[in-house]
Amino acid sequence: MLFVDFMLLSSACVYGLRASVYLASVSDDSYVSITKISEELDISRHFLTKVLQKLTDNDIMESMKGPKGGVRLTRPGDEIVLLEIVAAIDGMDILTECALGLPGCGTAKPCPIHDQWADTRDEIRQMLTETTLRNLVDRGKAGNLRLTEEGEFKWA
Amino acid sequence: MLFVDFMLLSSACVYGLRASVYLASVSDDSYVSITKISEELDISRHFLTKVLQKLTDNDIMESMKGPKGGVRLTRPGDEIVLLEIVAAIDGMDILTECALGLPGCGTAKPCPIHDQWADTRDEIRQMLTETTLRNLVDRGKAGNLRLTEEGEFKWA
DNA sequence: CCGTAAAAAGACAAAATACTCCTTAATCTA
DNA sequence: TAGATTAAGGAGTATTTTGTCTTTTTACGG
Ligand code: FES
Ligand code: FES
Repeated sequence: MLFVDFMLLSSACVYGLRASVYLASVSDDSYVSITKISEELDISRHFLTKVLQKLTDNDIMESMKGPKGGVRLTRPGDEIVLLEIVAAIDGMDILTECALGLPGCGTAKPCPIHDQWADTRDEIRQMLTETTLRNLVDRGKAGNLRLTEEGEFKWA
Repeated sequence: MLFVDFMLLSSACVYGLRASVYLASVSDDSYVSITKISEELDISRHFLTKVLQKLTDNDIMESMKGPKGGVRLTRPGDEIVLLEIVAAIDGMDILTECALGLPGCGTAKPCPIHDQWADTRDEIRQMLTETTLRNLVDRGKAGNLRLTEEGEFKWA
């Protein structure tokens, strides 16, 4: 995709989220090949492969090799919250680190921005914890929302 | 500083914020040399110079060359909000871009996460808009809070 | 006017992130 | 068992961010 300045989530994380939503939307127990996902979502196949490996390593997805192989979610979409995916790919830094980059937020003496940042951080955490893949799929299907740049994506 | 994973703000932005808070804390109208700031805050002098240039370009600071030169804030600390500094250095991307990296958030057809993200984004914006440099200085002085890694910093 | 101190500007180096390509291992089908 | 298909693994490239270094410009102080 490229040309993205500074965002909340890394590109890898965004790809992981979109792939997870996609898998939750097809929702039968069959494996879907990463090639298929990358084509549907217009993401580099090789890069997506690496990203999804992190999700299989973290037991959010499971994979099978060979013909008819691919990846699938280990649990139904309403049992997977966004925070799990973000944590698996980007780590928890955004929810634990000091806004001024000082080491040991929460344990060491705070910085002047700590109180405000802690509150804001909680809002982010809450959003990522309360939103499930199922929520996004339901909303996406109901409003025929966009999951790719061009919006040519068709919900299952 | 190094080794920072994925954060809300870039390193450059964090340095700019810390330098701004420092300048607001000394608060007389004299210029402070960037060398002095970099030593007080333990930030690379050359890198900080480049960061502060963005702030002078955006009329948040003004500078003077030569002996007795340096930088200072253009306005008192209670008239400068954090958002100005963040916008000058990192841009407004974090407050305008789609959480899933799709182009045209707000104008184009939304993505499934848009509603939640828009709310969270507003919280971030509100925090950055309501907090002034003066707020941080007051809090920092009152609690002798930390502005450097080691916490050896002394408020004026 | 001269020397010095400081920011500005620009070239360069290192590290992290984003992305590509090739090989290997596993699994299915015939 | 052989061939095809697909994920996994690893090496390599490109771009951005971070950081360093050197030179130039501007202002002060004598
Ligand atoms: S110490 Fe800075 S945000 Fe917690
Ligand atoms: S379109 Fe994705 S957050 Fe607005």
